[in-house]
Amino acid sequence: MATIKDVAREAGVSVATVSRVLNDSGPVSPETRRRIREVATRLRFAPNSAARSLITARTTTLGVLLPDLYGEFFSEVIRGIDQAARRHGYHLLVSSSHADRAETEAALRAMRGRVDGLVIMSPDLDARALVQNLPDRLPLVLLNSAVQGDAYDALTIENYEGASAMVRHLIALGHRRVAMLKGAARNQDAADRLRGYRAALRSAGMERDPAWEIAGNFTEESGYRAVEALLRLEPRPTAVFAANDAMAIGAMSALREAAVAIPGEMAVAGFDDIPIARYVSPPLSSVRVPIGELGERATEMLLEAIRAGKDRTTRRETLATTLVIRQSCGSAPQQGSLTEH
Amino acid sequence: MATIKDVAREAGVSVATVSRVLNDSGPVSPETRRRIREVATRLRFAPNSAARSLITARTTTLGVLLPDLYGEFFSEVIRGIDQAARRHGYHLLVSSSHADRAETEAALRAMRGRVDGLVIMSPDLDARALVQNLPDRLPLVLLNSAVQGDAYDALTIENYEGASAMVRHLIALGHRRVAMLKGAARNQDAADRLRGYRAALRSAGMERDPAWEIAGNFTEESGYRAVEALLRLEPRPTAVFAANDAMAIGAMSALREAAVAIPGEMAVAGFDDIPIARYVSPPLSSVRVPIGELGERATEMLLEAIRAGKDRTTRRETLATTLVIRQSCGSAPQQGSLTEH
DNA sequence: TTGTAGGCGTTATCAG
DNA sequence: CTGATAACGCCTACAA
Repeated sequence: MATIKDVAREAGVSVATVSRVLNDSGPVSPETRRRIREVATRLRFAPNSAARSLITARTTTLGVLLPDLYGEFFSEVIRGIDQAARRHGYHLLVSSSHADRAETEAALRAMRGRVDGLVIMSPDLDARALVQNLPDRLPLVLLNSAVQGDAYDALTIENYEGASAMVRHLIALGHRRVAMLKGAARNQDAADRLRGYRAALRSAGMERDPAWEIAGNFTEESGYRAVEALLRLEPRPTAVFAANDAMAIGAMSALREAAVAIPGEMAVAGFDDIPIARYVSPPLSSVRVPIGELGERATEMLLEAIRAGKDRTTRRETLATTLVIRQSCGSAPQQGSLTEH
Repeated sequence: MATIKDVAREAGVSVATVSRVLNDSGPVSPETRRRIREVATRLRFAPNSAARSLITARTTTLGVLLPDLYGEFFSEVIRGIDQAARRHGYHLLVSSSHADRAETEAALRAMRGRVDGLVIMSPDLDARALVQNLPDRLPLVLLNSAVQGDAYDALTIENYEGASAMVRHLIALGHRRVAMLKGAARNQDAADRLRGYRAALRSAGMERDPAWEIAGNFTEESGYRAVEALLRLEPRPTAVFAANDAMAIGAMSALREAAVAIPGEMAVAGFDDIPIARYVSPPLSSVRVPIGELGERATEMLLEAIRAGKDRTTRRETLATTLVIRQSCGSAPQQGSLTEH
């Protein structure tokens, strides 16, 4: 690998001049500049990033810390982060599938000094504990995380609003007994969606029954298994809202096996609007989440924070969700933004 | 951030001794060792990775280059890579969603010097062109990539075998007209699965009709749209094999809308066996691919190559696929490994 | 406009 | 067993 010295020698100048050309810092005569550029490309020179970040104290790398995510959600969020980062010339140091807090903290420590900032998604625990393990004032953005106070930048989606809009829609269709398949325990998204469900029932003057809130953990299988409990309820609910699409699809599978007509005997709705939702049978009504945008926006926020440096007030943003109505809940197909509901 | 000097001063020793303790290199008296350890943790010392890799010429980071992948496949492969890398104390520099060759090459250049090795998945083009852009002898493993010769380590899956086994299964069920939804053009996986399809027809003494090979690009939507062409065929095929599950699910959706009974009037089979396959209606027969394992094994191969250094013969491995038979192709549910067919 | 030289935080090679 | 000290490759005052 050619170093800056090789380029300097070959071009007959000092390393300082080469550095100036490569970084556009300081004045260099056009002719010298041209010559250095020529030599640099000929030698396929690429600055050693370790040496550079040793002196600049910057890495042009962003850290991404993700929990054990599956499927579309994971891939879309990474895609969004990746695109925004690349747009700004940043690399991505990714550490994913952290099951518990110890793992997350270990990963966090391992990233010390290797990144200029962090996007952290930690839906399962209070983010404050996490952040203890970080160097002084590393910029970071919390994604869909349980966080109190406003000590950190945070980006979330309209979990509460989306869930309650969907449940209100079911109620408007005439359903009086609406069950819910809950997401993973101690998960912030799951908790917010549950709150939305409860609020919708309450505001419709309907009482809620704890038995209607069935445990789940965001997997297809948990949705499948939840149907057993659902069908045991007396009187049986006529609609079920799942905290995500994977569970909704699992539940639809079990309902079909139990010969329960969808939406005739049981309306079904999900959350996320993963790409496959429109292709299942019947097509699944869902709450659309702009997943890729979530990643992109988080990255933009992080880069702003990095640029701004220490003195900058923390930001808190929320991304809108959208109701997508298909056949699984019994209405005619239509789409509408949340604000219409 | 505390540096090694701070630790040395505080512990009353030289930086050399601190370094020895931290890296277990060279002898240090137990007492000194203890004291240094104590000071290091008290000061929350973490070695500066830039400085370290500047002198060691190692980064303990692996680069991962991925194309525009979606959904389960992407998340599972990353999960596998991540877990293997973490197990060995390596970080992951990820660059994904590269649409074309120019983007991939740019990403490749950007990683120069930042990684000790690369896992590259580049199903769309001959990997040789890619590798031109790399420093001399950077270790790398090609994942499911189009590669000729054996200049590089490569890991693939049994695309050909899996596809032909599934088509043979359909033929064994009595189907005489089996169509195929093809994957993206110029994609290596797609090409191999198509070869498998053709070989199965041939070995059954069945002629193949180019019209039965319908274009697709691995998305649900392309599967959905392909059904139009499928149903126009005269005589109509009684079975269709899709090059992946996403297309199979899209096709099933369109077939349902066209009131074509599955599997009665049209048997359907896919490839990948994504988690949702068993929950669609009817449950989808598919060729299971050990996606996570693919990532893990690739990473292990890469780490071996890194450890071995220059002089090491290239390896070429193939991961087995498995036939998973569910209701969508009309047989009673059962499972069997490829070798049984 | 250009060059010299110091230093970023480690590791590694010598002496002691 | 321990301590100086020279790299590693680059950036950046400061001089010229």
